[in-house]
Amino acid sequence: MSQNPATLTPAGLGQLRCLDCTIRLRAVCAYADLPSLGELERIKRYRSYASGQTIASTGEEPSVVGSLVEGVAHISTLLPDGRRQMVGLLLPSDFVGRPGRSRIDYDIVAATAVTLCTFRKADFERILAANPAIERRLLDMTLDELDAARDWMTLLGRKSARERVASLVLMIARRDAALVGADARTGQRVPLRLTRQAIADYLGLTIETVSRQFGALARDGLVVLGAQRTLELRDLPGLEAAAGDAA
Amino acid sequence: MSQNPATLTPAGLGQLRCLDCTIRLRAVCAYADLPSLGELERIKRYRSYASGQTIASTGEEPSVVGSLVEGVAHISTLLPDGRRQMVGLLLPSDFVGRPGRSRIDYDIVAATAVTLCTFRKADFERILAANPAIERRLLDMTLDELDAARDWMTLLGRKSARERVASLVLMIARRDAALVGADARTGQRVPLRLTRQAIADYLGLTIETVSRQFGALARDGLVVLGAQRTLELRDLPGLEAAAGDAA
DNA sequence: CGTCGTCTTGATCGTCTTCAATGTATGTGG
DNA sequence: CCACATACATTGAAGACGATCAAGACGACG
Repeated sequence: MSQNPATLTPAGLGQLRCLDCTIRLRAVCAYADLPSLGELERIKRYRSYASGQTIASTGEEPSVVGSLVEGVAHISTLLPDGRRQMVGLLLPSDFVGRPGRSRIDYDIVAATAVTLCTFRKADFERILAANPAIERRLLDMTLDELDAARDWMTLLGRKSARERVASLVLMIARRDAALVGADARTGQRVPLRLTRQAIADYLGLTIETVSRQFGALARDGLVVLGAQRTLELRDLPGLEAAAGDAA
Repeated sequence: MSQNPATLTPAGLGQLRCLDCTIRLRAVCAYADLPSLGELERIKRYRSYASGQTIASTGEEPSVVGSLVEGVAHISTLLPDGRRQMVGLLLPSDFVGRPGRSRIDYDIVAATAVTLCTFRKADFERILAANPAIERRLLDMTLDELDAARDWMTLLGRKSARERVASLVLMIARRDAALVGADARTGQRVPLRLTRQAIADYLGLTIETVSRQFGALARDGLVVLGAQRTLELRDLPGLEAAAGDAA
């Protein structure tokens, strides 16, 4: 995808069968039948990226596409004077790359160690054309991403700094809870997994403002800040009110 | 789509054949072959909306989807306290509605007189499943919308009021020029077609700030403001610099 | 000619940024 | 094991930018 070296067939995943894959039911291959899954299996190739490594960057014409299997990556755009805005968060099962378009106009950077399950773009497009079920899954995923992008636009265009930080905390808390089939709850411990700079770039704020708003939420008893970029929810209804989208 | 009354088969379009349709080559039906186009033709139904009329609103479960044939419509979200953010602009050939999902979480409002070419959602989904070419077109259109949404996130998260207004003027000027196969140019007359309130909701600003920024761009000789929400480009390179995405 | 909706202009205020310093965790080599 | 370096985070003070509040101007339309 980028010209940077990416480790191929990382330890532990080299032989992973698609049917055993942790993201099998949520990734772009979720609706694939056994024959097309077999075809994907034949041509897939795992690639690993270290935290901070660039997966793809603006202006490139990536020759591979794929699914994020492990880790977290950021999609961001950069204005010429250095201002950066994150425009997407890639989590396991998310699709990376864009079939039918060559050049990309944003940067994709690994935020943690990342493993991708990749395909050569041309191969994948051929399979896509022959398997409407896979194409349909990609359409559904893209529509979900569009909804998420629009929610984020409302946050960026209309919410105060406090509302933005509260919204982000809730989003991460809910996503983490959903992974174990639960709802967010008071007392929940939430690993943010993002640096202050990443949070600021995501929320359209500065790191100082983000830091102050975390302080304010803690002072108001809505959260307790912990070490290593974690926090604990102390007042879920209060946090929801602070996020600004409850009535 | 909404419960509001929409005029059916408006004058002039009642008998329009798909092959004569002005948006035939850009809409969701662009890749459709003749048999499936015939099927769409049989089940399509034109609906008209007056300027200001709601086409669909938050929480509804629209039973129809379709293509915008004529006019302009806004997609916006509303926070409980009344703050509004526009998250999309629908122009002729754009697709309205979302296959595979029932409830929608934003409002769609006609900004001018609007004509939609609609299909019952269930019918359209059946055709979609049987015609990968149509599904592929919808995927491409959705990917384009996602790119546009991400560009807009950068504007909302990181650009100053002046940059936002300059960016919007350029976007509209370029889109208008592209309709006649040209590039934007100094001297071009640009009809904005949006009220100050719509512009403010689109840019995440207030109407006063929008007004002041238009005044400032005019004072700096970048544009000349005209009547009826039009303006004229006076210094295209200057405007591009003011928009903030040039190097 | 008066009314309504839209737009502009002015004065003031609050929020967030900017600039600067300090604090805290983690790791490195002596 | 500790001084030191580095990256990340917090805190403070000042200022800028856009929001808010408040008039007034303009244009369309009865």
